[in-house]
Amino acid sequence: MDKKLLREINQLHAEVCGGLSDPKRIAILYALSDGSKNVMELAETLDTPQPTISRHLKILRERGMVVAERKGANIIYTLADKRIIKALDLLREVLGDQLSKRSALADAMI
Amino acid sequence: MDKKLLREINQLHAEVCGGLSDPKRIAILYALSDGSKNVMELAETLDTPQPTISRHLKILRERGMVVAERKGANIIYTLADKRIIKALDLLREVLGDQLSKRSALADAMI
DNA sequence: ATCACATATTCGCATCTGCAAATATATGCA
DNA sequence: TGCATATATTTGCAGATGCGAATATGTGAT
Repeated sequence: MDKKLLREINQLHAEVCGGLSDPKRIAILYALSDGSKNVMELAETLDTPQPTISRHLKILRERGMVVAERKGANIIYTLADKRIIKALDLLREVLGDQLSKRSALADAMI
Repeated sequence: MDKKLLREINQLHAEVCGGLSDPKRIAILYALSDGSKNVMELAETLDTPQPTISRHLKILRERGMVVAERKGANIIYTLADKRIIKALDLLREVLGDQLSKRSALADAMI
């Protein structure tokens, strides 16, 4: 395989896919797709301690997947690129099809 | 956030996104998007030991992201769903835009 | 049955990663 | 300045994960 593509894939993983490798982070991205939020709002929405949310936000920030903007005492987080949600929705479609295939298979085994 | 959506996100991560949380597995998916391959061919394409490839293939198989089919002594692996590559390409676009934004920012700081 | 080849699995180890709790660093206001 | 609120970071630890090397299993051919 092309060395250049391999390098690009490594970077893709390090910069983006690595950000998706935790369910709480995916949930944060979906929560933000619904509108910008500050840390406390995210903590409440996901029913998760604030330090945990902050840690995940740091990872998403470092990867450029969310944008932070200070607004007085609060820091408002915004989804950096809607295509991230588009990609996740595509993967959800794949998941949905797999699940229905599996249940069809299970039915066939009766 | 809706409990049902949260459950779906957890499953999405466990079943699909978890499969993307390693650069070698992403590289395997791209290699297969170019056509089905057996294990040895993948090992050569990615310049990676065969046991390592097999271990990653097992993870991708368990998640339904690739399909295995025996053909004599060989086992041919095939990408299960092209939308996985579509999603990865979307994320690559996001990455590309981020990189250009960052370099523009770097230029602005000169 | 046996040999060669293709693939899968196990083992031991080092690394990474997430969490909770505590602590530190802003910011706004009195 | 001092206090309250919002966010970030550190620490210690438990569990997950990847790797190389060795080994096991499966397949086809002689």
